[in-house]
Amino acid sequence: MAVTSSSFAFEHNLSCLQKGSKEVEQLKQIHARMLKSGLLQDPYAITKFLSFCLSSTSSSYYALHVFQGFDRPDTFLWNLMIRGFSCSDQPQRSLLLYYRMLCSSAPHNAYTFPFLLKACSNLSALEETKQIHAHVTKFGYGDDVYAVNSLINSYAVTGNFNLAHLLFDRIKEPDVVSWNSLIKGYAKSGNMDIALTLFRRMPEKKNAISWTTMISGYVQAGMNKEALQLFHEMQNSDVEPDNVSLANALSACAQLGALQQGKWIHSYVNQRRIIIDSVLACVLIDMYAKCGEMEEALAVFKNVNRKPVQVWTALISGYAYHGHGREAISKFLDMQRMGIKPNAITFTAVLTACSYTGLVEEGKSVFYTMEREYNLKPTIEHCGCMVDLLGRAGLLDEAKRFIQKMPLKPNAVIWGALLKACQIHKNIELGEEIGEVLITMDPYHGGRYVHMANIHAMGKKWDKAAETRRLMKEQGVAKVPGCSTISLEGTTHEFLAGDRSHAEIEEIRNKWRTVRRKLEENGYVPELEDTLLHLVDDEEREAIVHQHSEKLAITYGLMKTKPGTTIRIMKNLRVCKDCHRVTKLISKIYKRDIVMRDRTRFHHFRDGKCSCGDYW
DNA sequence: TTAGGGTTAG
Repeated sequence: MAVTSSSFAFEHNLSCLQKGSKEVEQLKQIHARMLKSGLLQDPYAITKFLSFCLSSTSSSYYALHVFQGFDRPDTFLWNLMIRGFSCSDQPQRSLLLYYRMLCSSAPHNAYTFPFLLKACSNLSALEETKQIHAHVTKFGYGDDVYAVNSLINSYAVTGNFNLAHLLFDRIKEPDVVSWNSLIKGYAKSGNMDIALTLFRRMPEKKNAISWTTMISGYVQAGMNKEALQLFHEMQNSDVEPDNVSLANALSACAQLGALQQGKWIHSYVNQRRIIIDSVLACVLIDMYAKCGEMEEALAVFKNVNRKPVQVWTALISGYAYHGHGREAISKFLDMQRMGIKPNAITFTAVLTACSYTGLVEEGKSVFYTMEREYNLKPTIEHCGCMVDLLGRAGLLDEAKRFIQKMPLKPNAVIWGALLKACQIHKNIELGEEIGEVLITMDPYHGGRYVHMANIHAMGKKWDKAAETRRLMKEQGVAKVPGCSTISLEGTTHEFLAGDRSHAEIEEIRNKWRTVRRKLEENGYVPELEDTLLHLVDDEEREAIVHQHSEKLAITYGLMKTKPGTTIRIMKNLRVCKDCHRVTKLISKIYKRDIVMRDRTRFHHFRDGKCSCGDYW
């Protein structure tokens, strides 16, 4: 086969090809040229071409189309296709290809099963795994370490631990992959205790994947402190963290708002000259954004070479929860100009940005482009954003009409968004109506009762408010206690509402009295309307208003940092209205920037104003 | 050939 010159030209064409909207068009042209020049007979060129197509979602169907054109594909090509789809968004294609392969003249080989089982584990498909298990035995691969480990993995990730252990126990000497597969199963299902026990027990030397499996398990279980602890332990071991380990550790930092540790990891990446691939870029951007550093997030974004849709989305999301609606929209337009197709998550991010900033018309137009220009069907999440957008802006009737007209059945999140809007805009009648619906839908969600009781209280219906509170107690649902944290010199100080456990609580309470006096001199009167304060006596009321966790944390920040230093607070719930007002005043009186990360977004306080424009 | 990774609403 004379392939030399045309083969090189072909490889050059592939390497120049830009991923994005025009990709399939360009691949078609290359394919046509291959056909003409006879390259389609060259196994090397075919492999290159198909692998390239399979590496991206938008062109994988084109690979299938080309593959179907072959008269008698050999085992290698079948395997290539099965592997290509196993990690795509359509792993069931791998199984379909396998069944077709069985009917063809090409025999499978030792490589076929691991690829196929990868597809099964991505599909979480138990029945298919069992079927393939039968084939593995039947065709004599029952002792092949790759096939067995892949089976352990598939059983473990589908939660069939008995079957996984059965295979695991039969292996004379399980290798590190066998252990990692088993541990991954427990980690994925949230059984971190069992995963840790196995992890500690494994006699095999742990590798980076073993560590990362545990760290990512903790992150996915929301146990971010444990994740970082294990990451530190990993650094003291003799295994170097790689880009995947670091990406997971960064996710933990993002969730915890642990800026110092996140920065440290970033400098580690730079020092070790670890390549910032698109995944690492995503988590770095997310970490900086969630730690309040949008400039840093933007710097990472600018420095990364390849920017797939996820990287743009990470940045746009960052702008969203910082309330930078215009910037979010501008990046959204930029990415489209670059030929990058937004995905469902991008749209959620842009709509959130519009909703947090009150960009009603822009949000509506983005919502309608979704289906019209990108053929993406709005999901319940997108509808939730729309209800939020309209509701926050006070367009309650329009929000209600939107819910009635939307093609999906409204869930608790949708009604919750409207309820919140009723509370903001003091629409008691509609609020009560929706509150009833929500409590029936979601009887064990504490927040529903709290909203409902607050709406009753707003209408001065004290009996009803008390009744809702009683109902909540009766159902045994507890309100999540408010908790704020402040990080000072690497130590995180945690405050709960009314908490007296802090070592310096007396000093903090004294300082708060001074702060409060200054606030009152500046016209501050506690705002009570959105809490149930009318139901309690004076002393309790005092305790509730003046011991909110964010007030304690800010007071501590004022005590412990030099004048002029920015105070950074994190809160697990939404910041309360009274605390928001107090924080604005403190930023002015004490000339401090205060950055507060609440459950859903950031508030940057400066000189008596908040970046959210009181729109939250 | 087998094991670990990404952005979202409330």
